[in-house]
Formats: sequence, C-alpha cells, structure tokens
Amino acid sequence: MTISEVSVKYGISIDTLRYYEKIGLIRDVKRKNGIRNYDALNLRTIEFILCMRKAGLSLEFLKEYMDLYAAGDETIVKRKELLIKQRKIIINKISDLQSSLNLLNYKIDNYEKLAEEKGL
Amino acid sequence: MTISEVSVKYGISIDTLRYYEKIGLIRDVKRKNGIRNYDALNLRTIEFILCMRKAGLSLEFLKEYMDLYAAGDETIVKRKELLIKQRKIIINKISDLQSSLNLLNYKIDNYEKLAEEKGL
DNA sequence: TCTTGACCTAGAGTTAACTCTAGATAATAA
DNA sequence: TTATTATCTAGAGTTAACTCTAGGTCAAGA
Repeated sequence: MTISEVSVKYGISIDTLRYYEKIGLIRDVKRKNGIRNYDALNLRTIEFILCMRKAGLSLEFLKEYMDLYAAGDETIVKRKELLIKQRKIIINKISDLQSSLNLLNYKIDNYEKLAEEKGL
Repeated sequence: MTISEVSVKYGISIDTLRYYEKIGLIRDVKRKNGIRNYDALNLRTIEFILCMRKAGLSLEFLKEYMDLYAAGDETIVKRKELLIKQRKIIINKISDLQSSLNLLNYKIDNYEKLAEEKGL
C-alpha cells in the first residue's frame, strides 16, 4: 500500500506518516524503487498508534513501546507494565471527562432555564 | 486571595494565571496597590476553566465563551449552544478513550498470557 | 537603613506534534 | 518527447499553551 493510500485509509497526513517513521514509531517499511510500500504489519502498527493518539497518549510513550517491541521477547513484561501505566492515565482521563460533562450538563440546564425565564 | 494562594489552591502556575488574564479568560481581577486580589467570582471562573482544560477543551473556546459572558444576557442562547457543541466533543472523546481502553485491556491480557507461556 | 521576598510587566523562549518547503527522482499520460 | 503527478529527503516553520527572563516596585523584618 502506498503512502497516499494509507493516508486516505486512516485519515492521517502523508507528512505525519513519514514523521512517525522518522522518529521510530513505524519501522521496517519496505520500499519499491525507493517508494514506501506498507504491509499488513505496518498497518496494524499504524492502527495501534492512531488509537493511542486519539486517547491523547504521547509520541514519547509510543516510541518507548516501539523500542521495547523491537528489542524482542525479553521486553514483554516491560511492555505490559508500560501499557498498564498508560491504562491508568486513560482511566483518569475518562473520569476527568465525566466531571466536565457533568458540569457542562448542569450549565446547559441552567442556561435552558434562564433563557426560558427571560423569554430568549 | 493573592496570586500565589490561588496558584497553590488549584495547582496551577502563577504564570498561567497571569497568562489566562492577559488573553481574556479571567477578567475583572481587582488590585490592591497594583497587586492582584482574586475574589469569589474570579475563583469560580478559574474552577470552570480548569475543569474544561482537564477535558482538553481549547483556550480558544474558553475565550469565545468568556467574551459572550462579558457581553451580557443577550448571549445566553449562544453560550448554551457553544456549551452543547463542546459537550458533543467531550462525549466523542469519552468514546475514543473507551476504545483505547478496550484495546489496551486486550493487549495487556495478551502479554499476560505470553509472559506466562514463556515463563517470564 | 538595607535587603529580602512577593509581586508587577512586556516580551522572549520552550515543547509537542505536526506541517511545509525546496529541490530531486521516477513513472505515466498526451 | 514533454509535462504532469507521485514520491523522496533534509530541514525549516507553525501552533497551542504555556514558561521563563529581565528589569522594576513595594512592604516588612534585621
């Protein structure tokens, strides 16, 4: 799959794909005449990266994870621990978002009432 | 309340407090001899800002909201609509985070099994 | 009286994560 | 053959949201 096909498929820019490769998040991208040809494993890596990025996890964490992955089976426990740490971060984020959602709901209700009172 | 007291109370830097004021998020901060003296309304504004920032909402949105707030009662409906838009964003974020959490759980489980298999 | 510490301002610097530019090559359509 | 289009690289530029610096004021304690 070419870089522009991947770009369209995942809604991520070509520049970003090259950038992720440059900093070591996406590895072992094969080439045909110097042109990138992403394989199934590359695509799974990209899907993982995008899912974690959507959750707001940092490229620094992803880099650390990919470094461990590249280092082979001895790093399995470390990788698991890294993921557990990130899971905690995500759980905290969800609870922050819930608080904000509650506050927003409260404020929206209030404005609803206010608007009615004032006939707006 | 002095700026350093507010800073400690909310775990936010003094620089950030002055920055928020400079860009118009926090308004009408009274002074004693040129020194800021935050009142109850200022504190409520700060709490709102921090809650929304924790949810990842932008300073741009907060600025827009504070501009409307400052403009008075005619903007009540607009403010409500703005909050509803942000609520949608937050709801989407929660669902993204849930997906990431699911993927992480799956991966952590997998590593758990792998580690056991390999006796790590 | 001196100096220490908290505060002030304007504006420069930093960081993460892109995003763009310039200049080159290579395949494809007219 | 020529022109267009997609790709490539290295490195510069951008953006949001801070964070820091330099230089200044002012009140309180030794």
